[in-house]
Amino acid sequence: MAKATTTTDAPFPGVPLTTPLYREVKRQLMDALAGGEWKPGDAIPPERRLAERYGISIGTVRRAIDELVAENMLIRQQGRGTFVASHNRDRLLFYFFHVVPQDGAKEYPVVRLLGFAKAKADKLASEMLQIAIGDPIFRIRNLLSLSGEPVIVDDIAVSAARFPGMAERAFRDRPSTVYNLYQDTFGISVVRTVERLRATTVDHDIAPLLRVAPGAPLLEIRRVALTYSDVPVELRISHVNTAHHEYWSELKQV
Amino acid sequence: MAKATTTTDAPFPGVPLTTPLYREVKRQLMDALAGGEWKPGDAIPPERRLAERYGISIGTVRRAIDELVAENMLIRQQGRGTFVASHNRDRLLFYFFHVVPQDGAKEYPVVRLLGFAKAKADKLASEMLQIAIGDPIFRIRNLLSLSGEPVIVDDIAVSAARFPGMAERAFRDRPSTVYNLYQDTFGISVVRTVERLRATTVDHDIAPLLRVAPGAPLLEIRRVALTYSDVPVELRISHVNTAHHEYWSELKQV
DNA sequence: CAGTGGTCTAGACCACATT
DNA sequence: ATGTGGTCTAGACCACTGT
Repeated sequence: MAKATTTTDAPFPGVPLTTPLYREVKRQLMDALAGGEWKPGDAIPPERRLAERYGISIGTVRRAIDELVAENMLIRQQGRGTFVASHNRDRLLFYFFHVVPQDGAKEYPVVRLLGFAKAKADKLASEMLQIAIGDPIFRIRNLLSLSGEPVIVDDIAVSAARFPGMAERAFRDRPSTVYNLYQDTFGISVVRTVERLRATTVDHDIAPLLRVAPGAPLLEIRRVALTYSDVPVELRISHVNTAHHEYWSELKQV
Repeated sequence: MAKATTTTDAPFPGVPLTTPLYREVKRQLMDALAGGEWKPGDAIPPERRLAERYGISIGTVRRAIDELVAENMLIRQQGRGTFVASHNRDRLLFYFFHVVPQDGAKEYPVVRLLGFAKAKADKLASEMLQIAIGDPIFRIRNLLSLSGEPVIVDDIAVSAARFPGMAERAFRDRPSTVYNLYQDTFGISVVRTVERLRATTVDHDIAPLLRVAPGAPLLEIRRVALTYSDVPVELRISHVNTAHHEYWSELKQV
């Protein structure tokens, strides 16, 4: 990786023939992240050292890091270093939790575990999690409250293979968020989410949990959480009572 | 703007004391864009010329342009030039239209004008459009169909002062999209949108338009469209029948 | 003070589009 | 052939953090 651009072996029409050096560096950094060489919260080596290691200019290293920072995988702190992104409460609240009060400020939800079960993947779960139908999964149901009022019912499905030995205790005694659990206990970092939203009529088993009348409209959110390289790790179906809350979406450069 | 970083006059704690040169350049480019020096579709001067004009290095110019490209205000095309972003159909479809079929590919909606009226801004419109209550506005109602089925009712409100002489004809005879109308006829470019979503029960006047039964759940989207410098130019309340469609949200680095 | 990321330079060369 | 944006270099200096 000494000089300039590298050429791919198979020249396909329409596909760029060359890969910029900084993208190759980015890929190597991503591999190291996915491989756990540096863990969430760790500092990666300083830019000057990375430049030396790869035998390239510091500007090229910066360019690779720039993209990883833009994708929320790394966090730069001037004077301190560059760190692997970690799921602290604030980061989660602002990046992955989009339900806000219609009046008032964003707040932390209080989570209560309602159910935990082993199950087999149905069609939806198998498609969304990219596993086979019938593969073992865990199903978790949570009730989220805001300002003391129950507002959201979360139904979570994860592959048992990706979360070996997951137990109900982990959810019940959980001091922080689910994504923190994934990260700290199973080494899986959620990097990105894709969500699809619909309006539905409340289900008979959910109505009493959210204290809404039968036939009330609910916002349904189907979220797939992705880790590095867009590998899906969690399917979450949320039902939100939007009487006093709403879903906030600021779409940029998708 | 010759050498390095500039210092702001009022040193406030917490606020950076220096502004990078490339941000100053970015601001000047944004001013030129907002002022109409270059219009949508135009090429801006080449990077080498901008560097010369401002007496700075080309790398610094590129940095400024990079940010404007990331914010969808400029579009780079290698070998051709850098162009002011324009609202062509595809761009609109992918950046501002988030309703997709539950099965199948994204498609263009067919728009039918249902109503056009002068009105006075109510509380919501005045807040969202940052004008005074009672200021003159235009209200437009559109019915959007996908695959021949009516799916969305849009209620649009814009300030009459910002769109002088807007007429019903412009909407009825419209060959392209509303945002194209704003851009081409009034010189207003929508750069960004912020949306809030709720589940509601269908209104009596909307139910027949979407051919849904009374009491059916609808997805309500409140969208504010912003032009340069986050000036709000349009309030749009959409009611979506999500029986066969859904709202698609890929949230990154908000 | 040393070490880190942040900014900026001046230029070379490459890839691509147009003439 | 010319002109555009895209990549990469080698280094200087600044701003910030921690010791």
